[in-house]
Amino acid sequence: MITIQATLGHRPVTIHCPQPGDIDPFADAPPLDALQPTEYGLDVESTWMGGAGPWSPGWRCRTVQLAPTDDVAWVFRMDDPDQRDLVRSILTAPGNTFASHTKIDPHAVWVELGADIADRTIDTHVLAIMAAPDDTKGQAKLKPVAAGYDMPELGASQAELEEGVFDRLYREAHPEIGRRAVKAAVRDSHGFNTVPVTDETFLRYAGLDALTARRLVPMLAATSQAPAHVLETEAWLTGEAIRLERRGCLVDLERLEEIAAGAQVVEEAAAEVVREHAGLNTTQNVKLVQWFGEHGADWSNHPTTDKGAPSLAGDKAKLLLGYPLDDTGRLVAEAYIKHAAISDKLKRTTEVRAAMDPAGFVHPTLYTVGTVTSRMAAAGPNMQNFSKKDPRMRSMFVFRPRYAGLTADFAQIELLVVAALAGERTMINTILEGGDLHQLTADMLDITRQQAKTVNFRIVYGGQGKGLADSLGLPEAEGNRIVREYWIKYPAIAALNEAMMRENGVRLISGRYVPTGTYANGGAKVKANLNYLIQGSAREVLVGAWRRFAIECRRRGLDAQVWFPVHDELVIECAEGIVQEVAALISECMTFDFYGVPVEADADLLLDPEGRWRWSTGDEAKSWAEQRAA
DNA sequence: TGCCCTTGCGCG
DNA sequence: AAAGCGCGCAAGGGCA
Repeated sequence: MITIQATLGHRPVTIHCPQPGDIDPFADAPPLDALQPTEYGLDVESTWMGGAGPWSPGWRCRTVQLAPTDDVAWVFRMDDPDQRDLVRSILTAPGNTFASHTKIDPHAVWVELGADIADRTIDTHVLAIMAAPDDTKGQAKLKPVAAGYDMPELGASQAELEEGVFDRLYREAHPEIGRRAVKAAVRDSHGFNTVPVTDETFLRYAGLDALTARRLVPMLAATSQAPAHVLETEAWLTGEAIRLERRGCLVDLERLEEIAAGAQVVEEAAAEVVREHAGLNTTQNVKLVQWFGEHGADWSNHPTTDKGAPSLAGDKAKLLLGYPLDDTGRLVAEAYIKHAAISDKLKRTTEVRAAMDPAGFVHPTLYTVGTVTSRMAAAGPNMQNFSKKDPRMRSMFVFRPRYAGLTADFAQIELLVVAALAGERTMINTILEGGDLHQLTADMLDITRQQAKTVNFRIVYGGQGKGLADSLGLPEAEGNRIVREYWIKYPAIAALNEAMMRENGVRLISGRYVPTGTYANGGAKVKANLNYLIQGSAREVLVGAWRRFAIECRRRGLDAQVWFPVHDELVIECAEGIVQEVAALISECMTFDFYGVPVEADADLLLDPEGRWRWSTGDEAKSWAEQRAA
């Protein structure tokens, strides 16, 4: 047994590190009683993870750390069968809960030990965001949070491990690098793969991590002003996210390679032309725009990027051909257009291939509180920003054998949310009569329906009027009139906006308070309150529907679960035989009264014309259904 | 060479 | 098509 004395939060702690032979499976009293319900801090150390995380080939979990109290941690070696058995019995005992700062830990113990703790995991990362909602960018990471709660030793021990031990290990293994700098990722991957599991710096860091997670739970819960039911809902959502990530998304590798190969051929030809004639890579966007400008491109009426530069993304590259380009310019433009059409395919297929596990699944992360507004975010790959323009992109994912897929999305959820929360009678009456909100705005402001759509979206997303005239191609005075008129015709929304602008944050429908940022609007700093309220509340509406669906599936014993959420849409995977029942159920769960406004959603079966269940958009699913009927 | 920031682009 | 808000990812480019 290696025993390490350390401090955390300036208090002494003890870290027990049993060695093979130290844990006696026949002992009367094991060092930890699995059946005594305990709130553990949990952390694992593993070999460096490839693109598929714990599902990467060759990945190994080296240690599992458990902190049963605020002052004692155990670091268990997974190369010792007796320690594995003890840890497994603790993890699987129903009364135990586990606080950890990343969903990698529950995944790791699932892959390594087959222990399912999804429903008993307390995610301190989520708690940290609840405690400091405006700090989603970086500050919610474990080390800064620990430092903020007076536990600086964790960050210090990590630095000692990586910059000391790992650096030395790398230099010993690669004497040829001399005194050259070592890239942090290379150094750390080598370190985590090779550090002896008896190294005291490693063991101290490992133990402190589990202790920190355990101590943070009451601290963060106390700091958080979130109502208890919000914390309860988020804890449930954490469990759902763990199961969702664990199941993963199955890739149709044949389809992926087909898309990638086609794109590769186009890219190589295009890149050669661009390099030969412009001396640039196809990825050098900024410089290419400048180059096209020097070869006759006329940007005066060209769509722009967020920063105001001419944009050449996707179809917008085609506009180049309408400009008085010289011969070289035209040649490069034609090549660049081909590149623009396939660059996304190349990027995404490469990303998916790298994230795939040996069984063909990717395991994207779902950040359940991923943004300041609490909207969810995703990564590895980001399933929430797959192209819709080419339906083949989404359809590189298929549902598991004997499973069906379907997708259900809310119709116009943001507009409904703002109408309901403001209590805007004309809008609500129009909705109740089955009318069209864009046409209503058009009639009230004496503009076209297309223009009204633009105006409605500007309000929903917090637009202030600047640029409206430009975007509609109208004189500035007319743009100003429309904006003024909008607030007069929709007095309830105007009143809500006014009231909110006086606050420094917004209270979402759950009661959760979100501090508000500001954004620049021509020089002026404008609060994004209304946008935050709508975006955050729409997220809560989706989570509510998700939860009703999960509860009802459990009650009826249906093998169905959310495959991935996409902001206003739930993609569902279910056993093939029950797809009709599940389609009816998800529609039912997403159809309800929201403060006097009817919210609804339709479900579309994701069955392609060949009879294969694969991901796509609702529109594509509808076209598939027609093709199958024909 | 490695690190950090900015830019551009996909989605809702 | 984008305006406007919210993200993740890849690449470029400046700086040490």
